[in-house]
Amino acid sequence: MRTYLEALKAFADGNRLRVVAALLEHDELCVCQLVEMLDVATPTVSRHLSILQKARLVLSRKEERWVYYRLDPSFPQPIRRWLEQTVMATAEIAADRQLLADIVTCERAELCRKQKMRGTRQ
Amino acid sequence: MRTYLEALKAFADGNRLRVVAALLEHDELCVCQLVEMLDVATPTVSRHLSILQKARLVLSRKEERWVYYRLDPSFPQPIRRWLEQTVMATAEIAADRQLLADIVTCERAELCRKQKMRGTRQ
DNA sequence: GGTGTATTTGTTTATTTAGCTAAATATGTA
DNA sequence: TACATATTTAGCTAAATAAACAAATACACC
Repeated sequence: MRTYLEALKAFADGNRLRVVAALLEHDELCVCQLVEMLDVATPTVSRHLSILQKARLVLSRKEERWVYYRLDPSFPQPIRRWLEQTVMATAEIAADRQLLADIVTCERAELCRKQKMRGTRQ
Repeated sequence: MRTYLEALKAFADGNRLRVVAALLEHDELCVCQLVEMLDVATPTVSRHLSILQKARLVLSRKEERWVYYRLDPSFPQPIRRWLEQTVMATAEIAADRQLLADIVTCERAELCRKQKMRGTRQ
């Protein structure tokens, strides 16, 4: 049961749910893109991602300086269906969808630079 | 999103998951039967049930001195399917299944009396 | 209406968790 | 090799949550 409970706990957070929702519509996203979408500190996002990864819901891949996350192939199909029928249709996820549409057009390097600025209080 | 997140949070606890699993196999169970199964204090079980009810996963019905809980008809079907494929097949739930087989043969009044005794340290 | 019983609702305490900043670990470039 | 960049890990604080006990409510039965 531990495994399944771990997955349910991983889902039981608004920001992690937003990450999963984003990855349902984008094959892969790097940490800085998710930081931009969630608008919380990079270490916080990294921690959320590691929780999702430990629960085998996402997996990561390194390329150059970036780490890209995607849904794990073992992502539970019934839950995916439920998310598509429910969470994906909410206003919050619609807003993220808009944000991501812009974010994915930016250069990653550009995003990271902006985030660094934000860290030093603009 | 709040509604769906509330449901996911309701699932993200071992004891609540055991209650849901029990109700997948028993049309309805009263609080004292669930107390017996979980082996935690009555108020704790009552609180877990109210969390599940607020999340619209279970509903309750009063009859005589007892309150019976059952799955809410709006219980999400995909999640039900996932539970059946995963959680229901675990050792912990198998153990609960055994316990419940005995528990449901007891008179409710008998169960409650035993639990009261336990409260006063036997 | 009073008594006893089953459940719920305060209240407190201990544990868990999300968030931050700062430091550490790769990774790429000069 | 040294420096810069992206992400992760460590350490801390504040908020959320599970658990217990005690008190209150809801419901029979007399």
